[in-house]
Amino acid sequence: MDISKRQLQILQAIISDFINTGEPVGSRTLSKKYDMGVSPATIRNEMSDLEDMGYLTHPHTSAGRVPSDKAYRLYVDALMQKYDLPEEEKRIISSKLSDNMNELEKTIKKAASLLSEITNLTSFALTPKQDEDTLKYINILPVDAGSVVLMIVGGSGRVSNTAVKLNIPYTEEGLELLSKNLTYTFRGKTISEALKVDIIENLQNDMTAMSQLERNIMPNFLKTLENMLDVNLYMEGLTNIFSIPEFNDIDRAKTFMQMLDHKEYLTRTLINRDNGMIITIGGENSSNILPDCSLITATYEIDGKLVGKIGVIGPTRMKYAEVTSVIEYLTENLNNTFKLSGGEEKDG
Amino acid sequence: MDISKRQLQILQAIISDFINTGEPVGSRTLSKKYDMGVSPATIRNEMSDLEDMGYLTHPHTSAGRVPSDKAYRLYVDALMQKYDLPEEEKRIISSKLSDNMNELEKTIKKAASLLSEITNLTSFALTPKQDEDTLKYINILPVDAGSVVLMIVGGSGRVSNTAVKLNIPYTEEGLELLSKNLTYTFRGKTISEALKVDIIENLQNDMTAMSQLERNIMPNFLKTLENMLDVNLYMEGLTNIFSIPEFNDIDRAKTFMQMLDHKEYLTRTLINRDNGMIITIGGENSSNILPDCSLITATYEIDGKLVGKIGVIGPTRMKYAEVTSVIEYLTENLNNTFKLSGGEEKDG
DNA sequence: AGTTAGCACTCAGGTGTAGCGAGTGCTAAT
DNA sequence: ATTAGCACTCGCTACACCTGAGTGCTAACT
Repeated sequence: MDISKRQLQILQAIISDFINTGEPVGSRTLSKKYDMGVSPATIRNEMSDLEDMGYLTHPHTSAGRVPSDKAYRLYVDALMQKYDLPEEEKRIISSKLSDNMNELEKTIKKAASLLSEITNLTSFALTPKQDEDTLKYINILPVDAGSVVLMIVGGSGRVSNTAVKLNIPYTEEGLELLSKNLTYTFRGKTISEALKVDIIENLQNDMTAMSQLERNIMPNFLKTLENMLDVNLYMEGLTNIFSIPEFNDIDRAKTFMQMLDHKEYLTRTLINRDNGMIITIGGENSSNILPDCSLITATYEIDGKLVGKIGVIGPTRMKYAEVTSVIEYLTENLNNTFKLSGGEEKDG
Repeated sequence: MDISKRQLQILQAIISDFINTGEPVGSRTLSKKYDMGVSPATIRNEMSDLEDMGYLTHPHTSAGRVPSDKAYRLYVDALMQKYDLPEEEKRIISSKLSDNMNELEKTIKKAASLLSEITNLTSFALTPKQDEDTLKYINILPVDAGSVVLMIVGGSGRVSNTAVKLNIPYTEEGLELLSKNLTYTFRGKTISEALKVDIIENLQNDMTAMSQLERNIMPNFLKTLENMLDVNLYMEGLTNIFSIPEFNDIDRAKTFMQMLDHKEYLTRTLINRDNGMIITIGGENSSNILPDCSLITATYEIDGKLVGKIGVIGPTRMKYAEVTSVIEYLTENLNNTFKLSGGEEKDG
């Protein structure tokens, strides 16, 4: 029971009409609007077949047809035509992102905000997982009699720091020595490696072998390292959901918002997704994601190594072609931005 | 036309009943529930007077009475009884906050999240305005051939850093020298002072007087300083609004959310509010804040100097007594936490 | 055999009406 | 000054009805 060419054409029309209007599509509208050379009755027959095949559904007897998840999947995989980003949007993306090349987090945040502005959907961005980042410097600086600042600089230029309260006296030289020792020990190791080493060393060295200063600092060093592992989730355009008619219902809007409120859960979901452009539609998502929602994520790179995620979440009825194009262009730009900041450009 | 004692009593009853139920309060319910020794008819007469005085309103003829902004103001200023925080909540606040005394931003974020959990309202916290913070260290560390990290440590232990891409060769010694020079020049100055000095120096020194390295670093130094001035706004419990019946209406929820989406505007509003516990009710707020919403803010201190804001936003019908108590206890705890991290405890 | 016109049928959503109940305001009695 | 009684108001809910968009089926057409 293969899908015929005309059926494909009809399905295509239904999907794009529904994506645009959000109303179930009827046979008469279809034959009028899309001029497909056959009568509504014929279309009805074909639609009935498409429904049997699982591509369409019926909210109720006397309503038009609505595409199913399966239809969207087909659309995304085969039917969808590439959407050309308007030059205007391209310009905005490139210029706004290169504005402040230096601040990793700020750039990523801005990318998310651009994405939601352009697509009118809720967007998010995950800062890169840093466990493959290496350690470059460990630095301890005095602040006042009772406290110092401990900071760790990564090979990617990222910095993590903690203010530490010390109950013991210390000298500036002592701090400097400890800094140098730590740097010597950990330079070049990845964060995950450093975390392991640290624990082992702590077990081998008994307490007396460590200076009092070291004993006070080491737990904080661990903590700072762990902080460096943290990924951050930025979300933008939360209220965009309200402008989508299907969600103009207090309960659905509520559920949507509450889902987004569970940031930890969302973060985990995003981290676990494959790399590259991934589209999951409706029921394909884990059950905790709202039904009738699609999730599109893509990956960006920093120096071709550390990877973060960026994407959107919205109703299954979304402009897939447009959205994927925007995300693609955006991640390209992010990759370039972050490549430049690491050294010279490679290609002319 | 002064308010009588009995009228006050009735008003008090209406306000607290309405705060609890959210339903307009009728005369019969009132006389039954609050046992005030007079008949509904009498209460009706008094209510009518209270309405004339502007303390009550009528959604429509055959509905009970609802307190006006003026009534809430009176309630907050005079009628409200102090609410004693349950020991359980006190315990949670103290222990959760002291968990991680070191990370300023994290602590503040956690405070906001606690506040929204306890009050079931939307809460926010503003990190302190840092313009009175002084500079302690300026540090420039090499990352790789093309880039360095510039960081500034403040007297409060706060750190701001930027990754800088350099197109010129440099030596580790050169960076160290520049770091020491900058530290020498700026140590002890406040951020605002440093920003001024920097501009002046730049004008005096002509370009040739500065090393090439310096010329590349200085703009980023300025930028990093400016970053240090940034205040951050954290919000928690956004979806709490949905559990309030009055906002169980798509339009109101939408407006509320959209107001909170304008973070810059909200930040400005909060910064401009006076210090201490400030309650603004309904129309007392600037018109951009949703009508029928009250805003409660309080101030916390770091070492008695840098001040940040924390508070809640919710419907005019909120449990003022409870909420203010929670905020009070919370800010006390924040103050203590931040006092400790700066040195020894002062009182036994 | 595929396509189309025609027609009966379905059903969501809007409109109109009636009844209920909570609450008020007024008046007259206490 | 307070209270009981009563007529009146008005939002809310339920119910019936109507309309219009859309389907599915059948019979006629090409």
